[in-house]
Amino acid sequence: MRIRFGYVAISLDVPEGTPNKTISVKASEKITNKDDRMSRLRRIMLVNLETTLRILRYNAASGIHLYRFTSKLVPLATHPLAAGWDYIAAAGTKWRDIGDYIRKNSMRVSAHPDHFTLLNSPKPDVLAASLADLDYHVRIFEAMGIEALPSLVLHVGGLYNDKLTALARFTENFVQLPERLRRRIMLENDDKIYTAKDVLGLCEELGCPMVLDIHHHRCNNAGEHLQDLWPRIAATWSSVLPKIHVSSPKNQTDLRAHADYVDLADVRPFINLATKTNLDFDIMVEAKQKDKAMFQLVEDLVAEPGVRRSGQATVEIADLLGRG
DNA sequence: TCGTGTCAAGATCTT
DNA sequence: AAGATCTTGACACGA
Repeated sequence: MRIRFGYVAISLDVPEGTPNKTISVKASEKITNKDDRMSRLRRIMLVNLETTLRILRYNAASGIHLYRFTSKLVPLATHPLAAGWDYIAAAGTKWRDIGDYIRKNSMRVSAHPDHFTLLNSPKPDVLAASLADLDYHVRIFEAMGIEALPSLVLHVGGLYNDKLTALARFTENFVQLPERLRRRIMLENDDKIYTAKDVLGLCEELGCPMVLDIHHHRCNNAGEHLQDLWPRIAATWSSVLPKIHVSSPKNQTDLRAHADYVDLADVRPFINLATKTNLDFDIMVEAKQKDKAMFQLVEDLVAEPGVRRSGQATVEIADLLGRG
């Protein structure tokens, strides 16, 4: 069984490896001349795209096949201040260059619209803003020429006092999404409201892939066991390999926050149970120490019996019969 | 230059 | 009804 590893947005091993450069609304409002303001936004975007390309080159050189883009590539992308700005055209061939590089190196990329993107909000303006944010993400994926596979991770959203109603509203809004948005979406269990079981039921109903977050599952579950859920979760992935998120609690009192590194003990039980199904999958490491944490986890894993390295960020796990 | 409060966006709990 | 908190990393500003 093969497992590939990836990390989120920022590389700590790449000099100036943060693609999150931005500008505050207040600061941009101080630039009164509109051309100047847009040119400032454009310069920031170009730096972010350049940084992203440098990160991808580092990923390729380091055998990393999995990477999550920052959602902040385009500063103020969906803010009224930038309304009408064609940030795709404003970057010339940069989007396409990034996409070409990704294709050439067979990378799997994703993004995670942040927690303001809520498809189950009862407020029309919040829903509209969420659609605009999804549209932004899809536009940049399209501009890169990345195949329309599930690649945008979303949570189900708020509780709004009643889980069943909130889930029904999610479904209602989801099925009305334009196809080009809907087919890019995958759903993740969260650490407070929607458990892995909740999200699995939703994903099965909607034909949507489910990203299992094993840390969130530990924070938020109703006693379900992952060995029972995993085969069904894996079955929600038809076109691509299943993907899971891993992280460790920051400390004993702050269990939901992410730690600098990932403790192998938090991941090993899941890998053991996944070995029974013997299906390959990808692991996105969510840790403060980013790519350093990802490599550390790989190191810790390959030190275990029955695990061998098959790339700098890929491992091969022997199945129960000792093969592999 | 450095440290720290602030920051586009929502939801939820507390008062 | 209003305010605090959640959460994150970078900005922005003042010392």
